[in-house]
Amino acid sequence: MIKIATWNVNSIKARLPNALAWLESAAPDVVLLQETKCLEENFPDMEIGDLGYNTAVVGQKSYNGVAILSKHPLTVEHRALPGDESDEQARYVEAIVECGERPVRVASIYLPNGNPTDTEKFPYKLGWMERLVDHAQGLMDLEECFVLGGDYNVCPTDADVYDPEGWRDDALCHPETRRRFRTLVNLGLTDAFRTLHPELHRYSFWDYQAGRWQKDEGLRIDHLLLSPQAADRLAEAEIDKAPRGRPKASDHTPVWCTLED
DNA sequence: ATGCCGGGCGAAGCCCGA
Repeated sequence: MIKIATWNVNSIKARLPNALAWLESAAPDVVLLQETKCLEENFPDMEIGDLGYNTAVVGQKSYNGVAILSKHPLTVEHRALPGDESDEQARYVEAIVECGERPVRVASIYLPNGNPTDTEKFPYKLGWMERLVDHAQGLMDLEECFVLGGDYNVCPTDADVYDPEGWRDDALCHPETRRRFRTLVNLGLTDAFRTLHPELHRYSFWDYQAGRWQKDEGLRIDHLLLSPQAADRLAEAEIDKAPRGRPKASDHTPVWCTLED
């Protein structure tokens, strides 16, 4: 069994005690991190390495930043999403994790937020999603076991939003955003959590403001998308709400799944 | 609701997130 998690930590430095505690208790084999918000040379490799994790880090100063942690050996395949050499934002890292005879390809994705929708941020998001579709199609052609996980900044349906009417025109729920997310999933990918949890209004993010956590008014925007070869092995998927309730919490909480051997 | 909260940067207050 291999346990794979995704978590937007909102700064790995600010979150380090919480993150280390969660790694110890949840003991995932592979962790896909987003919004690490630090340069590679400032990533806390030592502290995380002490818990038995190898790391692959793509960082930039102050913003964005993604990483892959793995208890198994990992080989980096991509340090940026292909398709636009001019895109310098640290939002994508992909690696192959060697789990014995069964390697798994994983990517940590921090998809652009896209707000406000009347600025260049929104077309950047949509273009990024189109590049992701193109890249994912190439991965599908390999017919491998892979998991594309991360903060997608997409609520796939109104069932993934506490207030669909209020969020109708937001970049996370916009019809053009959802259309591209459907195109991605329709390549043949499986949303691990939704597949095993038909219940509606389960969230992975709650804004720090306005008591959203206390009122359970959140969004489901962190996803684990599985290739057919991975989906065939899917055993469990959960949203672990505990880290969101702790002091000094990230505004996102981990989402994880397990794949059978 | 213009902000609310929280992090980065850098040493006050602005930018950014979702």
